[in-house]
Amino acid sequence: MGDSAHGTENLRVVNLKQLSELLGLSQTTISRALNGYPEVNAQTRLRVLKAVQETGYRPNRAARRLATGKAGSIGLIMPIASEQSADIHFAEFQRGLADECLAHEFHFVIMPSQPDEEEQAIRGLVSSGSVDAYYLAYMRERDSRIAMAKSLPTPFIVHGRSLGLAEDYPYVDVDNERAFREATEFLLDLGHRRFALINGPADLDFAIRRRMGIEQALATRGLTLEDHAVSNTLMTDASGYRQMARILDSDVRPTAVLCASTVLALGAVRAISQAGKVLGRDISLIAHDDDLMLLKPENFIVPLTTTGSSLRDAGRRIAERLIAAVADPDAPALLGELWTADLIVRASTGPAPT
Amino acid sequence: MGDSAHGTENLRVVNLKQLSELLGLSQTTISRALNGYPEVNAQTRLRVLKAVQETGYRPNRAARRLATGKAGSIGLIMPIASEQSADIHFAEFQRGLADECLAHEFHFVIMPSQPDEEEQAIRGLVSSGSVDAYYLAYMRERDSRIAMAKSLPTPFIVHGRSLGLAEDYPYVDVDNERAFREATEFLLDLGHRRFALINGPADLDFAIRRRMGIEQALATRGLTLEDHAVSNTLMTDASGYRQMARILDSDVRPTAVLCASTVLALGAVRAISQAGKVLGRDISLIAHDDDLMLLKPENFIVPLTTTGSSLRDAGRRIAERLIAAVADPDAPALLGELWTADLIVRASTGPAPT
DNA sequence: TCTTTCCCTCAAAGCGCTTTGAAAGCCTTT
DNA sequence: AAAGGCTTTCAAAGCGCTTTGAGGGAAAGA
Repeated sequence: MGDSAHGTENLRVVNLKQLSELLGLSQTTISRALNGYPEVNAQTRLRVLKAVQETGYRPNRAARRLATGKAGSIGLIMPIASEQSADIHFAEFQRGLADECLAHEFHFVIMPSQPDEEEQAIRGLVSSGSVDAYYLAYMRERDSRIAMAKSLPTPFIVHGRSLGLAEDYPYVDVDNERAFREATEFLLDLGHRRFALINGPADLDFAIRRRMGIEQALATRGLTLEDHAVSNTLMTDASGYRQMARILDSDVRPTAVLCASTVLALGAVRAISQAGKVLGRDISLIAHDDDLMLLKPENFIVPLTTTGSSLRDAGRRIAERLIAAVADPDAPALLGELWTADLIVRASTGPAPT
Repeated sequence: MGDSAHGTENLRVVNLKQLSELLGLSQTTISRALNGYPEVNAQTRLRVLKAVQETGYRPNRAARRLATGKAGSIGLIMPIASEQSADIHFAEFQRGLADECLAHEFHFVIMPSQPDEEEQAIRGLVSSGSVDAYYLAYMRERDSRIAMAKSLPTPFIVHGRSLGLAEDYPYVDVDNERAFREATEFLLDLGHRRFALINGPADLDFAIRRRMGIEQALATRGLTLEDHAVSNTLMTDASGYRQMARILDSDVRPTAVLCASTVLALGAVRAISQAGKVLGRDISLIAHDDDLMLLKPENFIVPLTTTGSSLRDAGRRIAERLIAAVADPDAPALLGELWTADLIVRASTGPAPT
């Protein structure tokens, strides 16, 4: 098939022993040379580095893990409810994780899991020593995973929080409550009085907090958010459409709708225009924007007013903290980190129709 | 803090030695009991299983890897061009991978990499023994990664193919050429004569083949696809919008547009309606649909005619083949697998306007 | 010249598992 | 009662690396 264009034409994957024989050096010296220990002659180190280049030698990760206790990887559980599909939010987060991992020569290990087997999956990942640290996401109320994680010796960070539990665990979260409270206040100031919420799955912490935020803002004006004005669904275009259609169909039609994701908003907006209504005039909408490159709120036909916070940045930050915790296990554990989402006003919000 | 609700309250992660001391059995026997060897007394095996339950013991994966040579994981490179973001297509594929991995107790290891360092990244993953097998994607023309992969002893599968190379490597691909040829023929039969293509990145194999498919169909009617009628961009909503706007603006406006993804179509459709044109009447559009749950072609205001093929199924199939190759390295290596995309006619296509 | 010091290199142990080859125990069979 | 055949268990080696503690050689000091 022709020779490779590359210098390295080695079928065999070399190991340290072979390399040491090749160089006439002990395995110790080579290991030291590669790991930057000072007690190696500069000449020798150069020889070693050259040989590594030529042979394509890479330390076996499993062996290194066994010897050092460090795997150079962080773990995550990929939630796999059979009805739900690839989640762009998960992907965007992963992208941030990847950015940071790349910079530190970490990789990440993904363990798919059914929602009801997540604890098992974490245990598996951790006690099998596959990862040095891991992150927990898709938190529910009083989530039992947190207690479990704390009982395990491996560092972890929660993405999000868990209502009903003391916040004595490391986390990175967006202040969803505040974001939706402020968004609601903004709409109240525009004169809106009838609200609806197209929310994520009902059991997830972020969904609960978003609802709470709205309710708090409404309460200050003596208003309430009725159950039938709230829907909990998967974050897909189709769900957004369906829920908005339902809202538009209701007896006392809400004039202001909050939406847990731009993906949901996509369908919601479609329903609105199909009903012949004008977004920002007949009905106002604010969506939470996770800064998905795929779908920018400013590119909607009527640019969307949003509460914005970058999921990718969150991924990056979580990887950063995780990797730091692995590098220095004795470092003082910093705990919660609450990010503020920005309310960005665009054209999808306007005065309440009279 | 309260006691855990769970039976397992072990901070320490136990290992085989501790377990053997606990049970008064040798490590050998326990290992055999757990790995299903026949020469273990049924009673003894029960005792072992019970102890494993209670202690939460999991074999250390690194140690097992070292002893057996199998890591129980498959690897993938996550492309990280700084300008590009989380790719929903990558996520959807991953989801299929996950389904299959879960069934076989595999996990997958993701190594993020800049596009120009992918070969390095693969080498790293493979020669460090982090994975038992891996998959290659985002193939380019005459992609050098294939030769490299073949020179390495680790099983791999290519998702897609690489033009200009003999197809003597294992792959799973959709027949993009045929899909777009047939889609074009369908449009030709509707009377369309001026075509445009909103394509993926120009260097990717699938993008090249899709263009070829169109050109083939056009050639049979003595037509050609001009360079300026083709655009190559990232697969985002915003790109789709921009490109369609450009198309609508051109002197001799095309009446039929093919689109490499429903994500691109999303923006494209917006541009069309914003221009006051009616999809399926003033302009016809066919998009390739990777079966993203996020975005269903049948849910567009004007349901989209598509060429469809499930990315998730591809992921599942690739994991299946990879895992099989790991389980039995001597099995006859089956090579290419070419899937056919289905043309599904909906409302976004109609007779060419006269 | 002999000792001390420093620099460089090495042999060996150990990380936690699987697996080979041997041995112990218990029945059958002769 | 001894020999042979099962079944069940075990000790030890080895996977490829890092790391400890020690040793050899050269330069410096006595």
